[in-house]
Amino acid sequence: MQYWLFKSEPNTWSWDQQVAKGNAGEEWDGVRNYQARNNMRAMKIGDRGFFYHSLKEKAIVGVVEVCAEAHPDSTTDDDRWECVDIKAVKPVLTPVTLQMCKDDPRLADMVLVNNSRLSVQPVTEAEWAVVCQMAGIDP
DNA sequence: GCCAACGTTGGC
DNA sequence: GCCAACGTTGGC
Repeated sequence: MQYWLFKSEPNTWSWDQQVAKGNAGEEWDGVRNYQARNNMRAMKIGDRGFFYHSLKEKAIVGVVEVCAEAHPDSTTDDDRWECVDIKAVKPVLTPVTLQMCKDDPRLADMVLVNNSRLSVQPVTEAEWAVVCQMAGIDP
């Protein structure tokens, strides 16, 4: 089991929209970055991820689960781009902001802290546990 | 709204 | 294959 972080602008695709899709889940489409795509290719069904809102909120707001492995992105004919499907698992009790991550030395190496532009990021098991603790949820 | 950082593109 | 130019992203 591996852990990830999915970043989205809330006015493009928000946590609420993700929740509304229920267990059917939704394609994480529109990614046009090789690093992010490679991360998605590495995902397995059942992997967990954080759902992060960029821009104004800059906070982790929920937990998602991979429910379909990488497949061609339906929003493009370019076969270089693939995406996975994810479904909402549960919201956080306390949103974990970017600032909180930056302030915690245990998260100093987190990709979110060091390369906030990457839209699909790996999260280590240790980082997962720390963030879940801050969020007030079970890992 | 600005600007820095990063990734991609295309000319050579 | 290198590198300059450009576009996009996202924090501030």
